[in-house]
Amino acid sequence: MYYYIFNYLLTLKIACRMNCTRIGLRYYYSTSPFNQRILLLKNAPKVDDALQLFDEMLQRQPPPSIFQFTQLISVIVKMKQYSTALKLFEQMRLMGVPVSILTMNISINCYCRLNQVAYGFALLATLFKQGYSPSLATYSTLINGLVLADRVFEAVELFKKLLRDKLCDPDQVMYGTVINGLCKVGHTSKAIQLLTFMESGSCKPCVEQYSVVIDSLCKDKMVDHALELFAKMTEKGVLADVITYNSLIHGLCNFGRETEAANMLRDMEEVGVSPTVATFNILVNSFCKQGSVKDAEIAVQEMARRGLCPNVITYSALMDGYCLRGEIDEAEKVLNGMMEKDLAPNIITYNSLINGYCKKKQIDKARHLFQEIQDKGLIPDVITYNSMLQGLFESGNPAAARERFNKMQAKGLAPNIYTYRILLHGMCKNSQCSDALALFRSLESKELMEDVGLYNILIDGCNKCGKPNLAVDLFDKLLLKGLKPDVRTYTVMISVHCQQGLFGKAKELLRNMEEKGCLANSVTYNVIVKEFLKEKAFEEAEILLKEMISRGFSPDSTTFEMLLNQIPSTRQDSPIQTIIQKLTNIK
DNA sequence: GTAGGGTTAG
Repeated sequence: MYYYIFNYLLTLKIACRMNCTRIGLRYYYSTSPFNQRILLLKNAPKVDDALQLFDEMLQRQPPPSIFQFTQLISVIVKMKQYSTALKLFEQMRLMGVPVSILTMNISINCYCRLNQVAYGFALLATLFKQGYSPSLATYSTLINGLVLADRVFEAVELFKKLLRDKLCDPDQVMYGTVINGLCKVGHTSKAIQLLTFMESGSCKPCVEQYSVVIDSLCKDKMVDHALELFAKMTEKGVLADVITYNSLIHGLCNFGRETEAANMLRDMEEVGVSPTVATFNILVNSFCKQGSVKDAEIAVQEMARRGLCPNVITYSALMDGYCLRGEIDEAEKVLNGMMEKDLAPNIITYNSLINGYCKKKQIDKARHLFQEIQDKGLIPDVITYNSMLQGLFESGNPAAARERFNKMQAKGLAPNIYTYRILLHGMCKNSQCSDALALFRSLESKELMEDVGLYNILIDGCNKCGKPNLAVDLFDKLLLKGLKPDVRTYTVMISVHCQQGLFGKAKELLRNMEEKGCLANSVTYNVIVKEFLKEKAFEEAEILLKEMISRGFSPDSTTFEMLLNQIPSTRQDSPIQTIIQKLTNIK
């Protein structure tokens, strides 16, 4: 203890004598007893340990340098404990540890991450009052805060103002922040303009800025443009890093271009960029989504072979893959496997399983798990509730579903569009279409009221509940609102007309929809053919059947059965018999 | 060698 104090005083003395605080600080820093522990925390962050260390540092006399406090709090920020970090700054302030522009910037960042960008700007004002001048990082942090709060327009305005008033000279980070904001709201072309602007100026874009745009292009389904930009940056001598490659691999996988994704993986390794756990997770997830969990398992083995540890994302993707195939036992095995490895499943992990149980109508297991995860301290989110609602409806318990929906709202969880789709669909299916309509009318959110999917559910529901007039009303309302009916809407309406015996209207709608650029699909044809068969309007059915087959659609199993059973044997020579013959041979 | 921006799961 005395040794350290003595050492500290000595270094200060040396520093003063040399009139160079930097050397003093550096010496103190390297011999500090806290230094080692901060370093340890940086490598293996633990909140409790960090807080303990902070207390010790705060009590130490003389207090450690602001440098070390900042380092420690940065560790806490990296752990996303923003509120904690802010509290620690407050404690430091109360103890009289001086603040700096650095601590201010970190505080502003914490407020921004907590979605309290207004407090960030308040701190900026304080900063001015105390005579500090904001740094480039201060402004970048605030711009990013606006982006995080989905206020990209204001972020861009702030950026423009900084340029216009020459308040700062933007660096790569600031450009990157703005480019990221533009991409986030889908203005990728504006982001590309800014990137081009950078290329022509003195602050050249680096891999970070290119990666943001490449990722955004991939998400905009413009993978080829992304590949072009990737080629361009390489030409300019900017080397792609693992994030660039991950974005491209993700983009290729999303559009079924797995072979190219595999080539990309090979390429990156050839140029010395090592794939990470994230790279493999992208592949694992892609395989799982397509239903080939076997390939996903091979990818997991491959990552393990390279010494990369599968994480909670890897296992959750695998579980989801198995659940999608209905292989819940396998999903349970994966869950047990990850827990044996001391990996904590999160709400997304459990959502896969709950959804799996619900889809398999094992509602009791789903209910049990729903309770169990809450006992473990996990909080069900809107997706958990959506799965439960669907499961409850499908297991024939609409009352329990309604109750669960009420509970969800009481907990302050906002239902999303899927919640309402599930709810209205479930209610209609249980002959509660009046209730469903009442609920729909009570919706206040404009966004929800303009969801064609909800209209489809209600129109279909009213029709099946024997209220075709209400279905027609809804369709008119939808058109009146200027919403665009999709193929499902038209298909349901065709079915509505047929059931009312208005076959002329049904056929007219079939032509109408195509004129409006909405192509009929296999379901549309099956619906209308079945209705004609029900009415024994064989000639009409025949014409449509030929039309659908010529367009590459085929009758579904019920249509096929109706054809077999209903076509009178007297019409052996009819084209429809030939079709049946052909189809029977295929089957 | 302390602060600000980019990739992965339902």
